[in-house]
Amino acid sequence: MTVIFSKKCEYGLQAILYLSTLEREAVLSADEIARKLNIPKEFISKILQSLTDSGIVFSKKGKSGGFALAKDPRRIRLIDVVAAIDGLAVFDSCVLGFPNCNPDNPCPLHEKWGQLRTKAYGMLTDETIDLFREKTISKVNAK
Amino acid sequence: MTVIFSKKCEYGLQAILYLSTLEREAVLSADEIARKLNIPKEFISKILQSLTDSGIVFSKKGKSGGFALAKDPRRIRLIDVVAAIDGLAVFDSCVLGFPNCNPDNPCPLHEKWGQLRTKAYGMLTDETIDLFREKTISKVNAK
DNA sequence: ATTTAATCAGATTATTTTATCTGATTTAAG
DNA sequence: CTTAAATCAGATAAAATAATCTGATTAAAT
Repeated sequence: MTVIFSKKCEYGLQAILYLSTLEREAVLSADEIARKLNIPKEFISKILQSLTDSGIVFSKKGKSGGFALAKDPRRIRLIDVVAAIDGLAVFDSCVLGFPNCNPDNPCPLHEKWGQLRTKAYGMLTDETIDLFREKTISKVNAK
Repeated sequence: MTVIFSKKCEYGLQAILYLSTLEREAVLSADEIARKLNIPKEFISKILQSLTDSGIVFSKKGKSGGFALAKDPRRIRLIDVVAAIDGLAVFDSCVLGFPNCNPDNPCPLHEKWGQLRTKAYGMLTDETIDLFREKTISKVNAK
């Protein structure tokens, strides 16, 4: 199966986008996020933990604790979330898997794929979490 | 880790491209392909078998047997190989993994990602194996 | 005919990714 | 102070992907 983001990254992006729709100051528990987005609770907990380590998410421990964005949504780029979870290797390695593919010694797809990849990277870099706040997460996630 | 094609698909594309550089009529054994491309022999054998079932590759059994393209390289599109190995689901599902994402109910990335995906699909559909025959596989694959 | 070198078919193993479990720690609230 | 509800940390389990093994069949070459 061809894949763009890992499941972990998909879930992480979903959660971040969801958190961006909340009031500032409010925290949401992993359990609530899991239920809202239909993500296994323990799995999204782990992902939120790692996003906390990366400084993208803030966590409040103890009773009535939970998670919130660590900074202004306008300052969290999609690429930051992807980098924190999946890393950026895909934007810097040969799409055909040839070990020595580089501009001086390109694989047959090097040029054309490179253009697409650059566009994708640019899009993820330009777009911040904030742009999507008005969208309703619930609709696209209904069972 | 973010990934575009599965390992299976990468290897399959590498092998097909390599086969396209051969003389018409010539067959190459799985073992030779494996050595040339640094792919586990048994693994590439399986992949070549499935590409044979898909009608992309022709196989000659018995001693001095091997594999060759089943048709003119100008008539094998990259997308055909991808479809045979990884399938095309990635070109028709939400990049964020939202189950109900569709044009009437789009996820925040629907529009922008859709454009990129269409371009990628178009590229894989336009390009055939033949275009790459002059490229030297060995160079991009050197250890 | 026999040997040899190849594909083919199906089972098995290894590795990675996804998901779950267990228990410790933290903190708000009664 | 005690309880309840949450994160946190690390181990474990399950599923998917990647890789390997075993033996059967095929066909060219001797």
